Amino acid sequence: MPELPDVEVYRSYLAHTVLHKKIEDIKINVDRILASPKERIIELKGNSFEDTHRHGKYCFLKNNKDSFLILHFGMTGDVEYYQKEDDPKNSALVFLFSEGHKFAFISIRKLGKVFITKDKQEFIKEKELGPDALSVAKDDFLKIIQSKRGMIKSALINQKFIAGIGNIYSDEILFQAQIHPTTNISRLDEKLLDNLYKKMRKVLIMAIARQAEPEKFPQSYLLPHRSKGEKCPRCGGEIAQTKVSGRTAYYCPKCQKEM
DNA sequence: CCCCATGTTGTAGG
DNA sequence: TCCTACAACATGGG
Repeated sequence: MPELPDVEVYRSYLAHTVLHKKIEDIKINVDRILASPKERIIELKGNSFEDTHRHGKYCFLKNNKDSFLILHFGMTGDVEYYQKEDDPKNSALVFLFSEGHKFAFISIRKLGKVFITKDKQEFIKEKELGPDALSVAKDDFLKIIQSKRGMIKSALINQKFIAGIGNIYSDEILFQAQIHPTTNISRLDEKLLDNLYKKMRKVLIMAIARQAEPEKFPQSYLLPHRSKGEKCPRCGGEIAQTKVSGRTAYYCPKCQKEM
């Protein structure tokens, strides 16, 4: 479930588990997840991870040679730190530490990617990522959105504008801001965008606090009800769906009026 | 069997 | 140039 909140939960988990341990061996089970040459990964043997970062949906593991292993989860993914002999199902990449401790990068659909880079900023530039959704200042957020055209949901999930928001969380943010997903940006005045920024932060921060598990979210949020036939937790009306940028958008037609 | 799914990338068209 | 739609990638669930 890898949008910004999910990746932040993974990052925090890794920060508490894999740091400052010598990498004794590396198992590459699924070659297609490698976005950098295999040798670059193998070179990590003997090194240790020393720090973690996140930008949008990308998780960075800095090592003692000042380069970064970058994890991107695609549509499905997980990380697991464990000691048992058997690796978790769908382990694409496994790092082995001393005393049988291991760290697996899991990718069911194999759409995850692993990169190595010397320069984090250079990587962000190459990927053309916008500022991180939880780090961007309000003024910058407004400037970025106001310089775009088209539907607000499309802009929110475009990683080149703001990094970290995907299809699921854009629905929640727009529900909280009471903005219809297909609203044209030109129809949103400063007050609405200001509120959108606040709701974006509110949603992402709440989600991280609850381990990005929608079952743990307050019932007043959309995500626990984000499926066909469900009722809007605010007005009791039926949740509707439509297509935006090829993705399914869920919304409440009564609370999120078209503008 | 069918359709759908949290992401990214490339292509085609307006 | 910028935006939209769509297919492809691979796998699992309903």
